[in-house]
Amino acid sequence: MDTLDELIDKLATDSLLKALDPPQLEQLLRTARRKELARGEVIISQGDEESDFAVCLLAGGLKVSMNSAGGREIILNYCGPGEIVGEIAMLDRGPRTATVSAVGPSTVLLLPSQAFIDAVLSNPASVVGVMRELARRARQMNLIVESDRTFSMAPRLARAIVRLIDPDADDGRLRHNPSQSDLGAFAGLARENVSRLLSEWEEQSVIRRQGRALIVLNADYLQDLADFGDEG
Amino acid sequence: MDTLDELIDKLATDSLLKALDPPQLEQLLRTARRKELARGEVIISQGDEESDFAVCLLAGGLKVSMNSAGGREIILNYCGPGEIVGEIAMLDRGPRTATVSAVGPSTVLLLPSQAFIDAVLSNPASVVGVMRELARRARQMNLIVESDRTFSMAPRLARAIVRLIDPDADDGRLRHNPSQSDLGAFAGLARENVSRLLSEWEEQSVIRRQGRALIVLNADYLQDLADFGDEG
DNA sequence: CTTCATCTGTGATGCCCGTCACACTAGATT
DNA sequence: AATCTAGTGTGACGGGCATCACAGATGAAG
Repeated sequence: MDTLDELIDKLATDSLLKALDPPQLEQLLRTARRKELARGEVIISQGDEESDFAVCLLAGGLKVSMNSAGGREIILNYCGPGEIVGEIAMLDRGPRTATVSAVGPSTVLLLPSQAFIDAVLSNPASVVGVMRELARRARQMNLIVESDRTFSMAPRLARAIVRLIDPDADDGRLRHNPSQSDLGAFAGLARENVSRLLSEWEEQSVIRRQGRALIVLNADYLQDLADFGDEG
Repeated sequence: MDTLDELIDKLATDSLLKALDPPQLEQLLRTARRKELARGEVIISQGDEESDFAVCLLAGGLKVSMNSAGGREIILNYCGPGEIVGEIAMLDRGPRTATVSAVGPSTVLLLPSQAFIDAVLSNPASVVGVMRELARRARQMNLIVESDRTFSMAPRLARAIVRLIDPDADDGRLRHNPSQSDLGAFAGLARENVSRLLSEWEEQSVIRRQGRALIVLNADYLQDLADFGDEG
């Protein structure tokens, strides 16, 4: 088992926990139960009423999705190590709004609601950081709604891909190796059209394929598409 | 000028401020500048970088909207007295994500960022309530994304209308007297189709028209549509 | 009352994109 | 290697919904 110091190092800099001081953080993490997840394993189920914990990802990857009417999957977000998910229901005690599952073998910490609240309360200065992080998420959701409403397929897929570019890799590799179906569920379009768009972009050398994986060659092009649509 | 007590009474029970104790609240409101808005007047502009305040509505109504590429308006929310808007940018100091304007003559308080943070810090117990409220908003945005992605026109419009039913009125009157264009921008569909759907619903006595205003006769029907789509 | 801007009703047109169908590919498993 | 399952490529089709066009209605302002 890792030491707590190692765990703390892993926390992403923009995590909901970044605002906590090391002593508070250590206290919080000590109360957390650690869990290993297999690929595809579900840690939070949409609709679940017992929502008294959040999940902190230590290693691997998580997928946040809703299975909506008609059986269609909507992927809201992908998470990497250090990120927190499940805090909406943990904070407002409502039913879980989404399902969280592992995209590969993963290690998570289960943070009990009360422990999280205690940690924040014991260090009031951290409140600002927590609120800031919650605000950042709201901002991102606003962008998604705008994107859904006004943009056609290409810009929406572009935005999804840009969000998935691995910041730790020098080449334009994507995180979490999404399939075309995943990209479709993430961007809100049919898998077949993902296929067609990717072929088109490969022609134009915007992307490249390495086996099944995508490499983004021209991130600026995709970013432009994501920001301004096909017109601009 | 009203007394502070009167102002405090006006705060909605689920406001971002509900968690503050009266002394803190009074302190906060005392630092706030009061402002009168004419119909259509803009109090927050999308893209604005000076985002160091939130807005608390005392009287009237506010519209939160984004003007997206292509000149299309997207209405994200309508607010009534006691509600707070503009807290995303206030908290994370990023540019304003949306424009806020008055749907009629309104009175607002401008809450300086620092004063809000001070108020929260001076009463740590309020933190839980503030976080809960932020979480509630995130939850609502999730629903909107789901709705946009999976539902056809009718359920989306139904959801928009249900959100606008005036809780203070016994009949099914709507708040803010939205035009068909407004309803379209709120639900994410073309104005012409709003017109067609409303006519259809009037036939079925789901709604009634009073001059230009809408009266909801069968809220359950609309709620069902909003929850389960046309299929269910 | 008249005028003018804004809102509303309704048909015609077209196209974006989801769905269906089916062949093909590539890792996984034995 | 043989098989199997999940993923991919591509055409054809059709429907839902945006857009265009214009007429009628309504109400605010003079």
